[in-house]
Amino acid sequence: MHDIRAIRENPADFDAALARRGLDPVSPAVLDIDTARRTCIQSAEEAKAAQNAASREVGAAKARGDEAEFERLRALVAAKKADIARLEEEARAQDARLRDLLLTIPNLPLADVPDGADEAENVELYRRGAPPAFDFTPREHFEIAGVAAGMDFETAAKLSGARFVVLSGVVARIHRALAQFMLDVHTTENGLQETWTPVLVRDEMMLGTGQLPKFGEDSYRTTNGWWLVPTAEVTLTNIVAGEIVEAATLPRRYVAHTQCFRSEAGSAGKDTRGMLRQHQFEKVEMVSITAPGDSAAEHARMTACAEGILERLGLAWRTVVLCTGDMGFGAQKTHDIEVWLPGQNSYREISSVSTCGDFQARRMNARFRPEGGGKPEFVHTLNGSGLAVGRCLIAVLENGQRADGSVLLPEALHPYLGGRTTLTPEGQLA
RNA sequence: GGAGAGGUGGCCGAGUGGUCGAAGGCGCACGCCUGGAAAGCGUGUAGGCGGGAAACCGUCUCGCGGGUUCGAAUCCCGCUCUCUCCGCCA
Repeated sequence: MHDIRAIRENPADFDAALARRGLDPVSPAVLDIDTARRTCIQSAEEAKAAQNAASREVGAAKARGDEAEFERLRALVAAKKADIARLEEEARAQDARLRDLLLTIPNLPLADVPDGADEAENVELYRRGAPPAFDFTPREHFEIAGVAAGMDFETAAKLSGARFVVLSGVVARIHRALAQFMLDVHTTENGLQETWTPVLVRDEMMLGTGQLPKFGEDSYRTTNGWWLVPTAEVTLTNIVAGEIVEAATLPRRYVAHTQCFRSEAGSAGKDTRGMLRQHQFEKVEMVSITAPGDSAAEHARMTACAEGILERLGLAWRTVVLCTGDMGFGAQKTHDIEVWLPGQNSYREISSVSTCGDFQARRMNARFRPEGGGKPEFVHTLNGSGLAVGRCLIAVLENGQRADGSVLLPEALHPYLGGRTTLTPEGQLA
């Protein structure tokens, strides 16, 4: 959410930043409401001040036993009561109106984010690692013999429908190993705090991170009103919601391995084969809470943490910075990390690392007390996948495949697989 | 699911319908003391909103929302969350 004062002081800059996202100016509407709101607040407060003053006099009259004066003042105050209630109600309504509008406005891009309309205008920063060479045509993950034995879409469709999968045997184990491996690296080498959170959350949490009020249709809601989180960003970031934390406890770096749930509304027909795009998937998510001055460095650090996983797995990737038109609602700047998938002959997103500035912090009222005391300030929040486990499984399988339908597994995973190195065409470990 | 107890500042914790944004403590900041530190002593220390160049002023906030009252942290009603016991349960 945006600072109304910042908009008030510089509406032109605000609208210009929104224009970079391809949005029409909103500051006129915002300022109209803000003006009305402030007028209402002033009237209501003046009325209230008058009542409070009269009330004190009433008390004094009563105390000195002046019954006539007491009755006169009492009647006076009582007569004003309805007026005050009306003014206060009006002020509240205007305030709510402003908040409701502000909650629908996305974050502003940082100055160094490239302008662009959609993903075609994202800018590649660099490529790392070499895509493997094959002397045969590499298959998509679900076509590899050794994989097909443990990846069952028919049964999943029977159980749940499209965009679900049943993993079994060695494939399920590799999937599990990947998540364990990521957590181990992040906790022991990157200094992130392992965390386990609910995946069912209240409305306010989805509001805090920005899924609500605009994107409710992308997530699932239970009949009693909980939301199934689309990412652990929701729970990890909201850990500091409503808090004032000490500066000395920053930065806070969390990592969690959770299930994620997405309706994939609007992705009909996209990535329908294989397990690239599922309604339910696992992700290892990183979240950092920092002081304002530290978020830029933290963004680079977090990007490196995500890339480190790919590097250890021997996968090739490219890192792109999203253009203004492709960024998510809450982001100021986003790095997408795209892993090489031989079966698709392309790079596909496996991680998205965003810095949100104080945008989410304002929505969830998350603050810190600066060193040496002073007024609380909003924290900065960042989030990034480290990594999407299902997509990482796909990448490992497709990149390690051999002509006979077996898969050579990355060395980093061997300790998690009893020291064995290969998925055989029959779906066994060897 | 049943019964009970309780939500007060950054944290802990007191609070009689009226000068209560609220005792006390912890923490923190500054000062004194010290060769330096600790301890000790003293002083200060909530947040939001509105107005103001500022000093400062006003207003709201004791879980949330209503009500009673001239006046509510305090009384009444509803909601919500937490805890305890019982039941059920992975």
